[in-house]
Amino acid sequence: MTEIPTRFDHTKEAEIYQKWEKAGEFKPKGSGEPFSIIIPPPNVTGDLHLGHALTYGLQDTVARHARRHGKKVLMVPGADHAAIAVQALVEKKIQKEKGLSRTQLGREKFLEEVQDWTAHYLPRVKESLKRFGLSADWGHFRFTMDEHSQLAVKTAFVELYEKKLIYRGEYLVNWDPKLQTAISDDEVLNEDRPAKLYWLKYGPLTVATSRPETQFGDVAIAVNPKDKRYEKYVGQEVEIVLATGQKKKLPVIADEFVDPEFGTGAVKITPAHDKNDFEAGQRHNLPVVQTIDKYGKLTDLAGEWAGLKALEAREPIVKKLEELGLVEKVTDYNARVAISERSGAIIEPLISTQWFMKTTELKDAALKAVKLGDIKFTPKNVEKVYFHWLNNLHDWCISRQLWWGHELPVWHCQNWSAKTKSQKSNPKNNEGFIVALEKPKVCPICGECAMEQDPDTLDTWFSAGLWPLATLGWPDKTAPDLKEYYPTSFLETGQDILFFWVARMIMMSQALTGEIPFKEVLFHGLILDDQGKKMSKSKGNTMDPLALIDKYGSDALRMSLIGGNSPGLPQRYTETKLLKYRNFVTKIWNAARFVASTGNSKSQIPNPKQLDETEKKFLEKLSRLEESNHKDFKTYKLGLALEELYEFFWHDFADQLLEYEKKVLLESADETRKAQAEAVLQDSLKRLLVLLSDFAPFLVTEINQTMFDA
RNA sequence: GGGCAAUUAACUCAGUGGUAGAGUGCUUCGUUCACAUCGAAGAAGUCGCUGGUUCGAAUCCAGCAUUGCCCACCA
Repeated sequence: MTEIPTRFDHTKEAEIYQKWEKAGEFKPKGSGEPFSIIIPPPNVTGDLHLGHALTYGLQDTVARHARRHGKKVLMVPGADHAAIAVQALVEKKIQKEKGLSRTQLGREKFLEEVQDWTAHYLPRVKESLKRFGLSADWGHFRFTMDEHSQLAVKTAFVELYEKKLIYRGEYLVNWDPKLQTAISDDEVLNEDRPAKLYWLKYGPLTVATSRPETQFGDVAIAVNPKDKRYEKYVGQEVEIVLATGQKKKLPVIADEFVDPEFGTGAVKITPAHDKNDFEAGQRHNLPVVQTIDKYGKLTDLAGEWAGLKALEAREPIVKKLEELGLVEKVTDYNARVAISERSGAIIEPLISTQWFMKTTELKDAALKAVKLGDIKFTPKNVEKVYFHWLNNLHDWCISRQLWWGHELPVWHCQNWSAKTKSQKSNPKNNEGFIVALEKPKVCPICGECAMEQDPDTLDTWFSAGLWPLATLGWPDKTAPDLKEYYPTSFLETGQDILFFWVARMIMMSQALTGEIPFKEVLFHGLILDDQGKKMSKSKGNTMDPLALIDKYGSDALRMSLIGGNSPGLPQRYTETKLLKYRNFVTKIWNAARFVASTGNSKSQIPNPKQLDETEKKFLEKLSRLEESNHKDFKTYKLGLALEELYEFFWHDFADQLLEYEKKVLLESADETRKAQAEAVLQDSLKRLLVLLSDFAPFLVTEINQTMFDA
């Protein structure tokens, strides 16, 4: 025995992966039932965390299991352009390296910088996926900004627009003043922060507000219709005095949304800068008066405070109001502040012209698919969260004022103006733009201009929502992959992107094809640090999965993340657990080394009738393990399947059977008996290695190749 | 304010109706003949609390407590 070392050299993993690829192991093979997995594409930010190791570990384990059970497996790899995230990073980079903002650099140059960025990070992303051992077919690799993806996105946009599921309009949106773009509701985080509530005298009434600086945009005062205190004012106008000293008349309206218990029960209405007020304004036909611009600064309406940032102007304005005797009191208050998930900036609700998807019309089909069980969620309780979200859904703002992202297939007439509009030169088009895959040669609106493409880009999640379709060849409806692998079989992802991604894929797929995008979804939970705290860069408690792979090996990391964990539950990362599975890798390696040393007869167990009780019991138990392993996979109890495998291999196989047969080999004089012992050991080991190959593919491949020439 | 989950050995977690399990740690012993990243034996838990269903509950139901996560238009 030989030159085989006493431990598995995990630095060989890259080499093993290359062998797999060369042998075409991950190409869909055979005539089995198609089983397709589209991986959640990691961002080209160059940022991989333990969650990636977990999700790719889980889905690869499922893929390998399906493959060895005769399925024709297609696993599609890819990467996401991550518009807002990458743009923010590149902006930071050029600011640091060149001292330039993106506007100083210009759109074209900026996009070149982004191209450089992706050119640098795409290969790294691919490399990382390979280090996780992902058994994906690289011939199917897709980037969300590649040519085909762009065609899919444009086609989807045009089709959805034609189905009237996409519309353009002027509404109050979440504006990120730092990134200078609108963002969707899902990209906004709410934080409770201590704040002040200002009780301002508005004519004969008092209103309580947390944002006195928006008073220049006030257009009404609202009270609850059932509130007797204010009955006599409803329908009347009251005259108020602003901080500028100007007088202004505001109508008093009655609306159910006003809580009589809060504050004075009277609330100032600023439709341009508050979501509630905007909606109330629409109900009551009130004008929208903007007093904060897209840079978060006060407009001319604010008189001497014009040009100041809203927050900076607050105290001076209050001071002035106090001097005018218009502040009744100031109280402490816990305000909820809307924060941009990506930039951390305080969101400014802003009226602007944006593109929206009518998700409200798509939700019924999305609800139905899960309710009827066409799409199955594991764990099942995720369904409730999904239903709740869908039932409270608002239309989705899909346009972004970013530069990096999919451009809209929208073409504006350059001669379009109020004048053209009034002439009604083209009664069919009263918006000044058309939506089409290609830019028209001649403007169909004015008949002469060259038309200009809409400067906006799309929310990253728009292209992500098309991912299962785009990766399989759509919009070519006759694409062979689409026919064979769509709807896809299985999706594994984090619960944190249930709304962002999973729900949108379901809605968009159904809107475009009438079909669901996938049949099964497995959700994993958050990975926490060893203190049970959420991992985040700012806390500095993140772990680099690639560094852990360098140190302990990919198989060990994968098993440590999967083993003994229930579907969907959060788990703590501990080095102890990683060591447990690293030791398991060594144990398997050495048990195999021993069995290989007993000879390499490929013989089957000679005569099952000659087996003694110990052997029979062991083999029966092994059969039961194989059954329960397969059963556990069907319900995605991979953590349990692996733990059982661990227990069985270590204690039943290595500690019991192996020691038992070792004794036979050392002490028995009966050559037939010895041959039987060898055969039982080899047969059992090989069956166990098959089960282990789902979880520890690198290790099992190396064992088979170095010890059993298989 | 609403929703979802978790609570099991000192620590990290499995276990979902039938006499409590693993890894780490701890105690004792063994072993250079696959593996010290080893083996054998052991100590250690009234399975958060209170009720209920059941022949039988860590497991099912109700309530409570604590912790975590998600959602939400009281300005």
